[in-house]
Amino acid sequence: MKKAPVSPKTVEELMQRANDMAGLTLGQVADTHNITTPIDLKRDKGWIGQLIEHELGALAGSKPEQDFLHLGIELKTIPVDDNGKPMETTYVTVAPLINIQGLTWEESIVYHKLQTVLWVPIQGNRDIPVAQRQIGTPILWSPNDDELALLKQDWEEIMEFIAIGEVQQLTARHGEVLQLRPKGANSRSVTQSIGKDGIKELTNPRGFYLKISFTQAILSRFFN
DNA sequence: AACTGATCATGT
DNA sequence: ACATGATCAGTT
Repeated sequence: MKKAPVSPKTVEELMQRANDMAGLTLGQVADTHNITTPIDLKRDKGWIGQLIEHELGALAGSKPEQDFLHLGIELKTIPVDDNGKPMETTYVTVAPLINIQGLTWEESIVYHKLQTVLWVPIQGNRDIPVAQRQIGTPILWSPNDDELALLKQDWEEIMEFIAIGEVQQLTARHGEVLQLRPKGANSRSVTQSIGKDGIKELTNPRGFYLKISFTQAILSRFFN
């Protein structure tokens, strides 16, 4: 997918574009960019995110930064069911498993990426052909004090496990709003982590994800 | 039906 | 391998 010619220069311009996109189907947007819409997302899991990035002029790439760095905004598409409820957890970023001594919440990638998020709801019902799925009303969100406290609490608990060499004991069940889950090509992917007695060992790469109940509350906050 | 672990594509 | 974009799909 080629890069969009122009990146929005202001938040207002970005929101204007996002709002103009609301109501259109993924197929309509794809057509304007001469992009072929896949039949399903089994082998194109990031296709929608890439398409919306392109449409909104995000700076594509694999850099660990916000999509609109100059605006301090992260873009996230989120699949919703017929009732507007998120269907999937939301990936935030990979989790650091080594060299984390002294790392604080305020210095974390999670904290920075979630400073401001442009949520773009997309119909995710698998019964609806991808090309016909409709783009919803965009939401520009920043965590409030309560949400920030919950995120910080979960992040610190999870990072503590990692720091004391117990990342292997962590499961998706830890955390109220933020969870740690595998994030790699497959279960054979490995990366270094802190093991027993602080000795490095290999484990599956992990990523931080926002749980559905949390993102559901965010959407409700704007749509109710 | 919800949840958790596994997985797919692409670029660096 | 790692970081981007996420959803799949088996189990509970």
